[in-house]
Amino acid sequence: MPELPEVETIKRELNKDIIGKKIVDVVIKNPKVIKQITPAKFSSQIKNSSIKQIIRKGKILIFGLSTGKFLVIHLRMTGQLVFPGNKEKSRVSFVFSNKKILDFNDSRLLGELKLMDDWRNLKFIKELGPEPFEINETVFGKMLGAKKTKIKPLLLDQKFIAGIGNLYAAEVLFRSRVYPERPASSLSSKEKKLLFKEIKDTLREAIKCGGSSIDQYVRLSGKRGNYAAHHKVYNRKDKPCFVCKTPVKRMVQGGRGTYFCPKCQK
DNA sequence: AATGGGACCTGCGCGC
DNA sequence: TGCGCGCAGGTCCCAT
Repeated sequence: MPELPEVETIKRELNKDIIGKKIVDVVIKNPKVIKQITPAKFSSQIKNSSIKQIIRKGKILIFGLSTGKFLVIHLRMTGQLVFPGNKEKSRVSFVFSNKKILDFNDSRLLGELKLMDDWRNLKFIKELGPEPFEINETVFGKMLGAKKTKIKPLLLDQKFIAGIGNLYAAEVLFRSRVYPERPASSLSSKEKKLLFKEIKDTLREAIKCGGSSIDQYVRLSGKRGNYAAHHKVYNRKDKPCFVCKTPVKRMVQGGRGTYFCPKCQK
């Protein structure tokens, strides 16, 4: 579900709502989502700590706790953080001293909660590529130039660049007019430059809208994000391209659906 | 090195 | 109404 804009939205809302708050209880309704530590230890080591800071790395959220430990949250496909929660769909509930509850919901149970001494030790995080906002177009161009792989799966590769997922990869390629099967190294310098710009613009616009709510994703408040109204191709199979009216197509690349305009994207 | 397929999971919408 | 299938904002692992 959530890509950089969605996780960033949640991070900003958490920053407003739960910094300094004390967790007095951790209720685990489905232990499957707790990784690398027993559920009992997970609860007991979080209980009675307060939240000092919220960090985002790519699509991962990290809560810095007053004990010095870190709660690492990967929402994967259907993870939600909702505050205050409603318990119903909750897999794990964090109960605060004022009785309000932060719920981790996750219908597909693919999400992960970890408690770590240092989040920097996580293999996935160590291997994470740079975020689009951390590099410039020259660096991005050089990164692409070295890769013969298809551009769309490459954008999904978190080791290559962090934060882009299936939805935004399709959107940025449409906006750059680049066909998703093109080898990365085949992009002209003009195309690389445009792609880099569209990645940053798209992510920024999506953050401004509070992310894209297609199915499961909601903001911390439970409200939907509004960016789906701006999607150009994602989830628009057979609908007319906003530029040329040609029906948007869907194909499969690396097992993932890819939406594109067969006329606009070369 | 680059692909493809399957696995992890649940739940929705669709066509029959 | 009921059932089976395809599909899902992610990532890992294995085979070719």
